[in-house]
Amino acid sequence: MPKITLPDGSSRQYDAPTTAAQVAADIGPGLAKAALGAKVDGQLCDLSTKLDRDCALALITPKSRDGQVDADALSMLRHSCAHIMAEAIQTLFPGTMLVYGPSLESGFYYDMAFPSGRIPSTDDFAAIESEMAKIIGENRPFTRSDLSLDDGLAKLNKEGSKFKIDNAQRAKEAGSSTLSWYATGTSGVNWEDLCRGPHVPSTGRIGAFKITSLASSYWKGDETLDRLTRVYGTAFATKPELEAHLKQLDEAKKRDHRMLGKQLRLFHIDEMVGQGLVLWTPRGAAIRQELQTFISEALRIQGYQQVFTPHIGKLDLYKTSGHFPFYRESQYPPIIDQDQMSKLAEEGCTCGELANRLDKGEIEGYLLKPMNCPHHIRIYASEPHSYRDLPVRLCEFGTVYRWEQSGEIGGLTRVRGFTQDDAHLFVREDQIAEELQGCLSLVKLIFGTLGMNDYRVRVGLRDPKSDKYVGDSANWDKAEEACRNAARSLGVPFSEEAGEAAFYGPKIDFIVRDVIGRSWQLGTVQVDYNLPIRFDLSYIGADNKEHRPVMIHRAPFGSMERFVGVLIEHFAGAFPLWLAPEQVRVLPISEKSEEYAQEVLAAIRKIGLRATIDSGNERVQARIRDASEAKIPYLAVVGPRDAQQRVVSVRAFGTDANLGELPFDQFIAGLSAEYRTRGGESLKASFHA
RNA sequence: GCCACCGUAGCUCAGUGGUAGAGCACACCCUUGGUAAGGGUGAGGUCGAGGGUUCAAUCCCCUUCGGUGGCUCCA
Repeated sequence: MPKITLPDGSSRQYDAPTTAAQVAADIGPGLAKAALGAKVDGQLCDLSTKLDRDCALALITPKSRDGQVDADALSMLRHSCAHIMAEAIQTLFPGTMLVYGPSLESGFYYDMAFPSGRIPSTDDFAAIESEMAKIIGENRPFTRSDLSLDDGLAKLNKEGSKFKIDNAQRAKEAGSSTLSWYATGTSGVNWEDLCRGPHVPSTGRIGAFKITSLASSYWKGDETLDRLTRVYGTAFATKPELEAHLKQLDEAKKRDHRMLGKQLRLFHIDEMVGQGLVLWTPRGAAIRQELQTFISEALRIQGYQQVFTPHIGKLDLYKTSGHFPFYRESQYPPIIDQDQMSKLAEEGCTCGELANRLDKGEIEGYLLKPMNCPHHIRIYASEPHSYRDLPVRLCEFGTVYRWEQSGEIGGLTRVRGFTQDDAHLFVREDQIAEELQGCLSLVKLIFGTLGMNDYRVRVGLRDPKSDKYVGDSANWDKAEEACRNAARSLGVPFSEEAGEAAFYGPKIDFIVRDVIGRSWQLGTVQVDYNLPIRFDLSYIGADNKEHRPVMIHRAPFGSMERFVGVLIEHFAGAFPLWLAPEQVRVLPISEKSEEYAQEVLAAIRKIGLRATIDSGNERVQARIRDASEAKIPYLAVVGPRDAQQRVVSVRAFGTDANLGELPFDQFIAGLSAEYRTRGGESLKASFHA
């Protein structure tokens, strides 16, 4: 006699076992029609799920009562759509083996293997979509059937798909006592797929869908296993929602830093120079320079000392640090001097031998530096230190080079040469907590000043199952605890993730998303007991004995390249005054005002702003439009009237009309204040007074 | 590195087995115009590179370089 409790607290008593669908129908025909699934005691399941005992039931509809899209409904819809796509592809591509087809935050995919070698291409999307439309048009029910583990496995073994057998094995290991199949239609008649569900009631419930892209993947994400084809798609309850989604993607594309970087001439990546090697053009360089100045001011306040170090170092240095052995696959190969090179050539040394002898240290070589820490460590080690001197905080905008995989490189976010706003703090153990606070405050300062609130914090810990970490576990425990405590003090939610530590220590990472939804690590703070040991660093303590310092590695921006890339997207290319590559543009109405315009320009430049004049042979309207497309914060329009009254007409980016006129001196003072305070004060405020 | 797709003027993109077009940008001329495109004229491309098929290749095939979306990796 199940008693069904609904989300509003009311309950319904049934004399016999019933289903979620039946309850929905009893509540009302509207709900019955809208319901896609159900949550029974918090567990998402089919509408057809049998309810034979007391439970809490929530019916899942595409939109909740407040009109919000229901994430569970969308997820069910998409997973069901993945099945429909799989059926369509198996129909069109006989022999296709299915692997795994989950829903995603913005769609779904299905991993498949094509033993025949005939793999669908983007040209096949239309055919697949029309096959899917057919299945949806037939509005066939999703029908679940359960088999015992043994029977189920026997069925799968007969079918012979190692992928599905593996899925079943994993279900078994996860404690499942049965295996379930979902048919689109009638079990045993229509197409079916091993799946734990749940699904929407019928294929017709997919309101709108689209196959979006094709990619390859590895079985279980392991590159040594089968290579699979992954077909991506998305689905919504209604067409307008799909269209809105596609439009949103389109809008996001316009913020893409690669697009804006080209349009606004912020940087250039040249195939003649090399993949992933960024050329900072004047406009982008201005942004980067402003960021560096900004953080440098904060660093001086915190007692950092600036250093400069070369771009290469001896191989031995990086063997000692561990970088060369740990990351040899992702480094530019060592540089060997001419004499050694010719000697090796005479000996007939092969590439294989060369690599071997480099490893063994028989050949001297230099490495393009993959990290700044070894150089900073050698600066620390170059003189004795007293406990009174600590912490020693050495900072440098240090450029490093890494041989990233070619397929991973793109824009500014993943490159082969980049500059870290790096620093290494050599501290006593009792100073760790306080110094970590200082590091985190820098990251907060940056995010706060730039208005970037959409980030997450990850504490990267070692993976207990891996042996890639150096040092003893007691120190690791201390370092991890220090990171955890520091992260807690941030007052922001954070996740602890095993396996995300660096090989020498745990870290706190700040992660943001780009317009396409990809996550990127920006700022990072790392606690390291191990490099000081590897380099035998010391300081003299109050007891007149040698002690081991602890290192903190930190880069609040992370990589200047990546940070600027993300920043371009954050501001959609419309930078605030202090960061804008071109801060003010002066527009003389005509040649008659040229002289006054030049005077205005000179005054703006004199207070240190980046300004230009556009005396082009165009009407003001056209020049305003050009400036607007270049996203220049302020325009100073000057004509004979302004010259006579010694005022400027001000126009700001993002406002439709001109703000009005300001006396020359007030304009200059307002600009200067907004610039110096990095937006704390605004020239625009002058117009509200 | 792997899979798929893409590469035509500075940029965005049409196009075709018979060696190419548009818009914007650029140059020059006219226009001296008060807040998101004034008008005209012109210049600009060995169709990413190399090889092959063909009487003929920008177009078809192979290789290579570069880009995009994923996968894997990321100190």
